[in-house]
Amino acid sequence: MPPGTPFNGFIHPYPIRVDEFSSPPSLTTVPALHLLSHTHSDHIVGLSSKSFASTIICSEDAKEMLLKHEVYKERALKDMELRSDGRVSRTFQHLKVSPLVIGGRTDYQGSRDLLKTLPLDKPTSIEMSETQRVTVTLLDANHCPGSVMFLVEGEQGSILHTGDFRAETWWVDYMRRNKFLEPYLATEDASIPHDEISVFQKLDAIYLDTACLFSETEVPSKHDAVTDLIRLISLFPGNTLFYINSWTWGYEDVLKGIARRFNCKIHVDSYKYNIYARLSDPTLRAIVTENPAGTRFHACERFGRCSYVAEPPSGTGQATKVVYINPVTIGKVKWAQYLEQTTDKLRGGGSVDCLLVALSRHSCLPELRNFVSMFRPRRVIPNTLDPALHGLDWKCVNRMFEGCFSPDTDDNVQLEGNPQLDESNDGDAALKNLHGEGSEELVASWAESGKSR
DNA sequence: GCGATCAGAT
DNA sequence: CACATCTGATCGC
Repeated sequence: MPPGTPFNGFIHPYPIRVDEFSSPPSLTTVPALHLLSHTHSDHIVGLSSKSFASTIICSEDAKEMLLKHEVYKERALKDMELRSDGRVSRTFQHLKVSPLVIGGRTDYQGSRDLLKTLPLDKPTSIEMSETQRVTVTLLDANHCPGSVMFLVEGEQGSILHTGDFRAETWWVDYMRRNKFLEPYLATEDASIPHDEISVFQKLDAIYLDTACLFSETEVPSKHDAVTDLIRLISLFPGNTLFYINSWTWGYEDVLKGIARRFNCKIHVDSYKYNIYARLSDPTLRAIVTENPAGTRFHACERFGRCSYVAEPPSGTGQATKVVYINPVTIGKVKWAQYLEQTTDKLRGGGSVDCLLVALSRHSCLPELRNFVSMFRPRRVIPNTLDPALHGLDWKCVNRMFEGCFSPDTDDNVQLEGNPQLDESNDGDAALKNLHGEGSEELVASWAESGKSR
């Protein structure tokens, strides 16, 4: 996790660490269990260390992506065939070392397989120590391939860690029907006692993806965004080439939507192909190709695009027009305006060489509130804090999720025991230093309302 | 001298 | 545009 993660990535009170693999903060706080929600680079910090030797629980897809992970430099070398010896340098190879087979005898010395995969929606009892067990359930997180949430249940309470997730409407409805989350669903009337019968319980905490905590604007659903993008693409001449700037995992809905609508495959580089082709999503597996010739749609290496969509040599024109598709995070209103403007421009014969698609991989505040309200947990812990805010964002959380908590939540519980909270700073200095579009006012207003408690 | 970690830019 | 990624500098064993 990025710097500013509460509790150094531990989910209190369990000795379990999520998405944080750097050296433990002290010898007395050694994790008994590691969880990995997905393989984006800010969630695998410390994992490339050759000295890391603990078991990690993750999804099957995340394991595949991690073991096949190559940094850009390595991918480029491979493409230039400088690595003709077939030698590969994969960042996380040390996590799995197969046993040596010599003369029919298997030598297990030095072999290891630290990534323990669990299927989704299958509660699994995990032994952390001789005296401690927890039940861990992986749930789809709607963020990128292999991304999961963790439901951790044990004697010390039940915790849901969302990892990074996109809680759009359809997905929340889908989760509401998940039979392993069902015991934790809130009643309509918050005042009705909830855990008198032991089957109905409360989540003690939700560790929440707060990447877009200060985005109050609602964003389009992924499905709407892709549908709208496809309408724009349809307005171009039939021979137009498109480059989809899927610069990180999580834009697969765009690839799949285009492949479905235009009945074609998407050209990807061999690195992406070798991963996509092995993931559990059968549609994704089937719509990617390494052959650049047969399709108008390309999602190949960003800084080494194939000749069909390559940057033309300066001064020379390109034989066929290439239109770039860039995923962005913008709100519903702005997106509607953009769609109207761009449609008008294209219908009027204007030149457009870059398209946007309003595809967010994180949940905005309204979506977060909707998700948290579904459970009414005892507390919400932000997965990340902005170090520049010196704990101010932590203070805001309580207020931002007002009305989403269990009625037995003590207001003070939320703020207790946060080691990161900078009491010496009332936040004003942090606010002055804060940069960014409008978030300054937002944080200020939330902080102000929080103070009045 | 290497890997781990950080700052800065995209 | 954004908040994941890459690069190059710096730290530390």
